[in-house]
Amino acid sequence: MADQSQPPLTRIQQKNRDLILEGALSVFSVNGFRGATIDQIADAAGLSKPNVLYYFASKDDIHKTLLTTLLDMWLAPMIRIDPDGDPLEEVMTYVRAKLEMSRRFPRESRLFAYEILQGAPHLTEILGGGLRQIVDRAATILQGWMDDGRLAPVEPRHLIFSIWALTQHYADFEVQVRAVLGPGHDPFVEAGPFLDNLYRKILGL
Amino acid sequence: MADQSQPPLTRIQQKNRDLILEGALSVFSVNGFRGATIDQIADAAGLSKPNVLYYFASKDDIHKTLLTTLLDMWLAPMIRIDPDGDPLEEVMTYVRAKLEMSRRFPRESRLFAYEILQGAPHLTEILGGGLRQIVDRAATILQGWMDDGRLAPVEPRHLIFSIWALTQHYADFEVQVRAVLGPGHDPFVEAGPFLDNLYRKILGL
DNA sequence: CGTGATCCTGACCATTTGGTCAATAAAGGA
DNA sequence: TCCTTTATTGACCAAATGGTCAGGATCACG
Repeated sequence: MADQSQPPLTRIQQKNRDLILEGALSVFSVNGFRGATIDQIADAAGLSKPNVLYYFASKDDIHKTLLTTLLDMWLAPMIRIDPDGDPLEEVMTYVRAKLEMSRRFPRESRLFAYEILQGAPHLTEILGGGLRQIVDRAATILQGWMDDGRLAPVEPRHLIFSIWALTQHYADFEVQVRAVLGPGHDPFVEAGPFLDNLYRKILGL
Repeated sequence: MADQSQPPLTRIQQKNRDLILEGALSVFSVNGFRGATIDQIADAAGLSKPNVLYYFASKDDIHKTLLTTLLDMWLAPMIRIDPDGDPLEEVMTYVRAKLEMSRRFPRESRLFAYEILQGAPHLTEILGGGLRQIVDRAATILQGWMDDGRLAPVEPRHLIFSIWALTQHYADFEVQVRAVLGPGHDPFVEAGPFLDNLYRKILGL
């Protein structure tokens, strides 16, 4: 990666780029990359189509920018796992943080879901690189706790997959979840104690 | 639903419709509905585009046919849950069947994932109707077993969500799972014992 | 205020894509 | 074999869509 120090953004640039990314997130997360049009994004951002393309080189550019920008936020909770903390409490904190992210940022969850479903054309290097390292670190910590008898032994990577699957399911498949539960239910609220109980039983000694 | 008894299909009709649906499944499951083109489907089916449209009225028609055709297969394992069986064994059988379906039919899993992500435009009535009834039945059975003290008590619908999420994750997010695990792993094989252990701990007494 | 840089847009273009149709080819039954 | 029905396709169309561009509006700064 060459260090191509960009000139600082003007106020207008900052504002409009933000508007575009915000609008694009809404559009991409509903329709996926191919289902989204620049016109929709422009509408959502309150700008004209040529103006959108004044700030981003292409639809692809917007998408890639969104993904890489949001990836850090998305992975942050896993990085915060503290090897010196209380094992069960650390895991539960991670699970709760991940569920809270699904609740507060369902669009982001769906954006990534679309990308992975598609075969992650924009994230291949990151998947095998940065993400893998982050997961490796977490898996090592978990394994250490299990080896020390402070956590019930399970395959750490699949444990992580399970946390991803269970928490993101409530964002990605929200329509289905709501349809099955019917009105008068808050899936995210109910999921809290359910997941709490689940991971206590799996990891408790 | 009006009973519009269709004339029986000729051999050619049967064969070509199957070819188209098979090709369409491959295309839709990779690119989603909007990302797929009739040309791609025609190619995958080995037919010309007008010929594809001779057998199906529109791209939408193909998609809808696929979804409704496959939905039964997809839900079949849940229907097979036997209220007179051994509780834990019934659940484990369901989990294993669902994981096996993710392994053998990842395209179908992704097809549904795309549909739900999109807000299930073609499945809204089914989600709130047929699916909900099937889940209600299963949930009632599970609840009965829990009330009888034959299964540890958990919210039955969220238990079902968890099974869907955990098993389908290996199909829908296969790229990510493989990237994290690295080469030399078979996610589905490893998931088997992991899920076995998980549900035993959650539901065992 | 003036002027250069930045910002914005209507009009336009080329390609893609869902879908049609008239005409031809292949089945199939009497 | 002949004739009706079914199957197939090349050519075509209209709409949608990603992207361009020349020129005008606005901003920032000396």
